[in-house]
Amino acid sequence: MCKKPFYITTPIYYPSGKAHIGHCYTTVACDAAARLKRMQGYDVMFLTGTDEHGQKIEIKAAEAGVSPKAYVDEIVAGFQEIWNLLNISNDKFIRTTDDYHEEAVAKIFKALYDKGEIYKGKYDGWYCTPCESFWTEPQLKDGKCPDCGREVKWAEEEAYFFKLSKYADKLLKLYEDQPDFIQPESRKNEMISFIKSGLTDLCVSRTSFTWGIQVPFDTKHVVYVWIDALTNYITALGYSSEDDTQYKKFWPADVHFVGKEIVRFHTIIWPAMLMALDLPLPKQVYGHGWLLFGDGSKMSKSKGNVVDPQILCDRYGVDAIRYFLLREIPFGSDGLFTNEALINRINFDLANDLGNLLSRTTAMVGKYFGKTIPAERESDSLDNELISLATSLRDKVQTNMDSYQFSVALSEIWKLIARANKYIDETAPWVLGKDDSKKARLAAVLYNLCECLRIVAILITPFMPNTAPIIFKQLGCKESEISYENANKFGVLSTDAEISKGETLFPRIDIEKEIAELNQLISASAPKVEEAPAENVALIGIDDFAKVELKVAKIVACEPIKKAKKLLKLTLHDGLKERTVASGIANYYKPEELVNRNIVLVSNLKPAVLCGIESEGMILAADDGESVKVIFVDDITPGSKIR
RNA sequence: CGCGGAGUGGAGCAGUUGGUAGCUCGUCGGGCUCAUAACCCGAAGGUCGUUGGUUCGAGUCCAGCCUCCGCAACCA
Repeated sequence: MCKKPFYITTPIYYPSGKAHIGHCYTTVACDAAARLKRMQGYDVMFLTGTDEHGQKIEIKAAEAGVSPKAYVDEIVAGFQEIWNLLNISNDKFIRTTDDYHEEAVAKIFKALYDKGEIYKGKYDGWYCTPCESFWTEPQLKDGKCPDCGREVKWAEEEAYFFKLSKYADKLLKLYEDQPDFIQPESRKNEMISFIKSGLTDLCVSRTSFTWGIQVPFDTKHVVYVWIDALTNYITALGYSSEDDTQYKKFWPADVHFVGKEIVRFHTIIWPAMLMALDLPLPKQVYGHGWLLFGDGSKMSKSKGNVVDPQILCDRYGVDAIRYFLLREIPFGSDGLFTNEALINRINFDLANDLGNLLSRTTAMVGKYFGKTIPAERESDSLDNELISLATSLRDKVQTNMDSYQFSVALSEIWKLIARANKYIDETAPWVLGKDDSKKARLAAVLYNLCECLRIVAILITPFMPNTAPIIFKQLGCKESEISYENANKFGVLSTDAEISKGETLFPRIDIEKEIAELNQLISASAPKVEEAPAENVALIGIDDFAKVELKVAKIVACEPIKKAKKLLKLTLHDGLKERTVASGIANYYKPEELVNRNIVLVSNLKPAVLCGIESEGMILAADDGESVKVIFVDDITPGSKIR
């Protein structure tokens, strides 16, 4: 029998730092989807990998004093360890530094050039030499570099461009013809409006760094990220290589899972490139939401939460983390990650509902019947609701998984778990157990519970691949009884199944104690803000200090700057003349609080333009990261020197 | 008017094509004792940000306003 192919991908991650919980989120979601498809009998190709070229890595490697390849090798190894830990079942791992990929990219680049889809052009704009950056006219601030405020000059740099602009209409038509191409729906509208606001041709080569794949016919250029990274989805399958059987089998991809920040690349640039190559387009791009943290910040600097995947898995177990990621947040939207929510999910859903259901069921079998449930069973109308819920569950899960609604699929499963717990109350097996004439009824009740658990365990397998086998073992399931085909059938478990109460699936966590311990972990691992500067800051001589001219100045006027959230525009009198200074204290002071106060002014600072305001100097304030206090020196004449 | 998201019982969220406002946790009361002090039942608690409009009827459609949050632009 020829199995139907199913191809699913994560983005290839940029290894400029360790794998974080956000990477885990996408990857675990893909994994659950891939595992379910395998259970359903598909021939699955699940791809993940790393995008290893680019200037940022070149710089990071240089800072670390190693070659770029050595730098990424180490980080990529870390990624692979985490995937191992998380039980990720990817069929292939692609690195953009793999030789087959580099060869294919060079070929693709050349092919696009030969077809006239890529042309050599000039990348021009206003160039700031110190910043090594190009700026467009509107980006300039008063005709100067928006980064450093220095002069810019008109400069041109040779570069290759992909004719993206000509695909605008085709892309819009694609979205129309394939309404499911971009998911969720809201992101499609964003893309449509982005295209309608005008596409420009895409710069696909760079000469400003060398850590990349050389343009084969013009070796001072390297291929920029677009063609290098996006093509991984086909090069991983052997596209353009001698053996492209996998490409022929799996392409086009059924779905690309991506974070919402890169939906644009996958729904505009990637399909346009494929169109240019006359290749089939992926069937769907799913842009999932972000994990946000307690303070609403994205990723990285999480405050008050332990988010290191390694630590989380060590403390709570891999399956608990997988469950939480997929259960807590609807896949398309952003959601909050907090340790408290995680622990609550573990306690309520996993320990109390599922774990305890298994525990009480197997314990009762042992107590009333020993190892096996008698074959003689007496059914009751009470059973009907439970059984119909159990047998219809598989299709509900499948329906929701078809649209990648992991959290809904899981909550459907948990409805059966809750119903089973209620069923125990309704049937009160402990009462039946006291009456010998009710043995057959008791057998039916316990058997029905075991069947529910068997079905639940099958269906949670894609989400919690470690947990399901433990349940099967306690229920004494045979291999044939745990198949996906048997997940919508009741009465599958054989009468000779040996049932035994085993290890606790998910121990309850003492939340207060645990949060306290986590907080200790956080404060232990947090970099010491106070110490670091003292060690790192170089000593300076008095003459260095003398270069800074500090004066007392009086704030004569103060107003907010429109379009600037953090800035206040201050008009100062420094004893000689008035000057304007912009200061990033709008979140801490109201203008009226500042007028007529004396502050410390750095008066010989080079002027800069901020949000259209020319700022001539800066004022001193203390900043502990939480709040900011301006240094006031009220009882002294403006213009006084500070030293 | 830079782009985008969001404002629903104490907390976190669902609410598809407009028709009696739901879920999880928390709180209070009750039940049970097989089980991981778990499980089951019940109750309290919401003018669905605000104003106006469409409609027999709007959390759900339209317009304006307010607030919050990301991104972008600046914390000189």
